[in-house]
Amino acid sequence: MPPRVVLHVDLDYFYAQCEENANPKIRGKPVVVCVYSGRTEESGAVSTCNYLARKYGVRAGVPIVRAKKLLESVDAIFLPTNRAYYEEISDRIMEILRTNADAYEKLGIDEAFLDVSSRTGNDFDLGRDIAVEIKKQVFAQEHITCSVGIGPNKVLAKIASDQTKPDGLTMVKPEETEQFLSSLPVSRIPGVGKKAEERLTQLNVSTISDLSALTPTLLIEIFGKSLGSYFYHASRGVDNEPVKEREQPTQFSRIATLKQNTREPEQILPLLTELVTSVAAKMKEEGITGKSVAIIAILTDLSIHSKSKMLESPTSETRVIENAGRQLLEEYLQQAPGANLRRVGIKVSALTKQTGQTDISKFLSG
DNA sequence: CCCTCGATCAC
DNA sequence: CCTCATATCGAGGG
Repeated sequence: MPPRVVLHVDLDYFYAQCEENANPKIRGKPVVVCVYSGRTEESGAVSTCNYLARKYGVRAGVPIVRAKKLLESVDAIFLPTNRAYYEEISDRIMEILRTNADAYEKLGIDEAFLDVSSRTGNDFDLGRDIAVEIKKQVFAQEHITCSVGIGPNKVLAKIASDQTKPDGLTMVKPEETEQFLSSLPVSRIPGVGKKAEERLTQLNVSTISDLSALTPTLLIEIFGKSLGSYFYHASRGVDNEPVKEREQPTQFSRIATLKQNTREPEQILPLLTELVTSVAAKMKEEGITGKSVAIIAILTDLSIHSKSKMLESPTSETRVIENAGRQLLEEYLQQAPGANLRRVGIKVSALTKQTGQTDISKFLSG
């Protein structure tokens, strides 16, 4: 079998680029899109920023207060996220991507994998033509630039798209794999985050070439069966995961910050109800019900705890989820006497798509 | 094989 | 000073 031709398309600094298009006057200035937590005027963190802001050290996740300090000497623009707006734009772009692929897999609001093996006859140069065409179409229609990686599989395509950006195009042909990967830091492998990188550093492993020298046995000992074997293969540029469209989400969750730290249900429940209402509305919109309900508690020390339970039957009813949430919260507060909550969240999982057909369980039990 | 929970990643 | 949403894994207990 000839190698596949896989594209990874990454929309550049997506939220901030959407904002630049919505208001061209802010172009040429640092643009920082923020999630305001509502605790104080400026509490919260950076979601995305443009490359000009990055020059000053601003990054996703940086506290807004710190970003303002980094940018105090310049005329910078700070904006709240407008997620529904970005989703509209993303949906239209994803439609362009889908029509340019044999198989399509959306990874998030701003990235997707495309398999173009069939329509290129496994010719990488034709794959590059498609990438150029996609960039052209996306920019012509939405004025959004993107960075595209082309490789024989998903891992290589994704590492490639990260290589040159913004507005980049990087192709790694199968025979170029080893040369391309060898000197890159291990952190460039998707799935290697802060923790994995730390553990690898302890083993004197810093480049992907270093990583490829480790035995699968050792990797599995350290990282477990799944991740260990994935690292073993990824370090060699091997990845057989198909490009496969994600059907439905497997969970719906919402989380928010309390006005003040507390363990008083009277202070927590109103917010929890808001979150439940929002999650239930989204589930009804999508015609999906869920059987597992969880509350998430983030304490003053930022540690994360959760408590979940299965319902009698799947639901998208606000009151049912709310009742379960309230009960879980009370149980949690009892079992964690010292817990002081900073943030609270709700999650519904074990989802079922409502088909409109008679539920088989009713049929069986009736 | 199912449930619960924490950890990790990455946005 | 520290947002938000989702997927996946592994351990531990049934």
